[in-house]
Amino acid sequence: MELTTAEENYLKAIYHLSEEGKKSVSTNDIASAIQTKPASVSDMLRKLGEKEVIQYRKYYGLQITPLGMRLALQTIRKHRLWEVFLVDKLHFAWDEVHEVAEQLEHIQSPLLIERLDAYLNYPKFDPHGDPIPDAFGDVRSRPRIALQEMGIDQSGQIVAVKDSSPAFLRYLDKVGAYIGARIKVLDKVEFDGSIEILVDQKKNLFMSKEVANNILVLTT
Amino acid sequence: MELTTAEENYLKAIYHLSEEGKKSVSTNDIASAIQTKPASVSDMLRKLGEKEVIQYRKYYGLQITPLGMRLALQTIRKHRLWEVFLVDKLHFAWDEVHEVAEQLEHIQSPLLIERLDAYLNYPKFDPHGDPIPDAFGDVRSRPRIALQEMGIDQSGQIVAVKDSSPAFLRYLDKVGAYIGARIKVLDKVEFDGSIEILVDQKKNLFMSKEVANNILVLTT
DNA sequence: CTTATTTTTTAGGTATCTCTAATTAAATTT
DNA sequence: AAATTTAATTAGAGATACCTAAAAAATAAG
Repeated sequence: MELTTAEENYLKAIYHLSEEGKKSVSTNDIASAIQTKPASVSDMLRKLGEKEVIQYRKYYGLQITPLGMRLALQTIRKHRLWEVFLVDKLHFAWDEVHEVAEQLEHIQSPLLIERLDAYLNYPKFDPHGDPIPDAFGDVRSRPRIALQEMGIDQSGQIVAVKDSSPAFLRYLDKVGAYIGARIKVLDKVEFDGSIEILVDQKKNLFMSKEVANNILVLTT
Repeated sequence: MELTTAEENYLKAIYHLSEEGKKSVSTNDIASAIQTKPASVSDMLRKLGEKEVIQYRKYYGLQITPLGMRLALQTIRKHRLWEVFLVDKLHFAWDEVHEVAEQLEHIQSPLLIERLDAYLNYPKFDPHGDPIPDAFGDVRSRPRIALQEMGIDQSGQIVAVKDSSPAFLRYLDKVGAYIGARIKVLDKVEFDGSIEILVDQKKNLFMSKEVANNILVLTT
């Protein structure tokens, strides 16, 4: 079973939406996630249904099948491995990798991915802290919460970001909130939800609730 | 000016055919080089003509324009850099790289190619000994002749192969004729054109004229 | 130098993936 | 519950890239 580049992109979007959003994924959601029109999505859903990577009943909803899940995770695996390559080996900044990885993920060659994985030393997380599925599609995700949800005096380690847009990532670079940083919540302002944290036991950082909501932490 | 993947493939084929074949490139030549039908080629030639990467007069012939040359060399540069990456870093055998490089060459990202080039230490030749054009499309090609054309007692160094098919490359691996090997012609049999050479001053090797014709040598 | 052959191009059709506009189904309001 | 709004789908059409079959041009043969 082989998917086209377009089909892979749709399936990946569906996977991501059903992971985050919980309840069923709507045609409109997919359209805006993938920057296309709902009419195109309907068309593609029918095709993905025929290929049995999703279960689809029109006007009703959809669900990824185990086959679809496997294929989506394969694409995500490739995407994240390439991101590691770009950052670790080619010294891309973490806000520059997405577009290129978006192209590289569609290269078809199981051998290439095996070799790349080995070459990168079997990384478990990508530069944004997202877990890399293994060759069988298994993901070891760490239990993590938004920084925003931590209480005062709680400690932890930044392990990932929710938003991977260049604007957000560059902001984090600027203020020094990198993945792996050990943090502690010093204060939370009730009025606006903003938060003050201590980074690596030496630097104080204030951030808005919008920012704190997009930083994921492994509490200790 | 941007080319689609298909357009890049046609242009690359045209470039290679006009380099080797000397005289004008025919529709049928392109069709068989690219594994497609002449009718499809005609179609594409019209489009490439409109995009001004070739000069095209129907029923008459075509010629690559300076623009087309630049774009073709860019694609070839990418292809060969990826081949170096696959062999040097991911330990692909030199007969396994072509298919994958054929996909990777179409990734669009000038930054990626710059970084890859630097990461590979600005290689000047690919694993088959073919020169890698620089960022401006300049190629430093070495004057080289087919092993078949050398005279008895002439010495040289294997620098490239004409045929890059896995079957041929695996044969070369088997007999130990690698790129960089220093060789000397010991004997040439007039009857069948076969040739006997000395490799690295220690190994005698017999080969048919078909093989000797596909090995390129820099004479010393 | 006219006929036959080969080469090349055009015409018409298929598949993929996209769009806009129109229609249909589902969800909300009143 | 009927009317309205929103969401989703179908209809029809465009772009790319391919195909087969038919026509046209160029080349080769008698």
